[in-house]
Amino acid sequence: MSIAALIQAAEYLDRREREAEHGYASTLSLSRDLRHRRAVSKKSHSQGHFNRTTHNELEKNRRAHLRDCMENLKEMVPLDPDSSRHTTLGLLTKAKLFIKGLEEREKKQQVQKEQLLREQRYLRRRRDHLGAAIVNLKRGGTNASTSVSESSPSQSDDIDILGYNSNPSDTDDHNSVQSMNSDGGMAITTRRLPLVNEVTL
DNA sequence: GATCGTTATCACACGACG
DNA sequence: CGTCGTGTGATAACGATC
Repeated sequence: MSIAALIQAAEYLDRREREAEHGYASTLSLSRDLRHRRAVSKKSHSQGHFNRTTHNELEKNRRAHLRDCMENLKEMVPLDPDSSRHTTLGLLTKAKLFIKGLEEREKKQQVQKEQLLREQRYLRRRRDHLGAAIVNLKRGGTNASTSVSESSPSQSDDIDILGYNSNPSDTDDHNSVQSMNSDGGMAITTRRLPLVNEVTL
């Protein structure tokens, strides 16, 4: 039996199957028929068990899944209330813009968070140093014969106690606090006062 | 490693619909 | 006319079998 005869037989069976399924067989366009014929010849050696109905069902399921995903996406993406009909393309475009907006927002909030953390570190250190300075002053106050500068070697070096100059991270924190109002919509201004003035208030 | 069957995905054509 | 749903073939990916 020649290959041409096999192709013809396969074509005939295929036509009958198509008629049984859809009731249309003769409506195929010429190009489509040619493609189909090619496919049948190829099918004979590669996809012998290929079932068109099964394939159609699988494809329907796949598209139903796609629709479900699109519905889920529609619920997640804020859409214009006025536009009643949302096309797939429109929805995907909106989703893309929405994601970009979220990413931008996340970036800004991350910067703001880091600035706030720096500010927190700076203020905590400042609080600790001020507390320590007050304790030292009180200790010096009970002993009237001793001057503040003599009672503790560190007190004569109050800048070192505070670490304003010795600790670069502190400087960084402080500077960051001062430069907070650049983006985050938040303006915190803390001025560094001389320690002596602060503790002798 | 080659072959085969299965599954999933993509692309195209086509008809329906608003 | 644009969009969508469906049918269909092609193809890649993957596991099973030899």
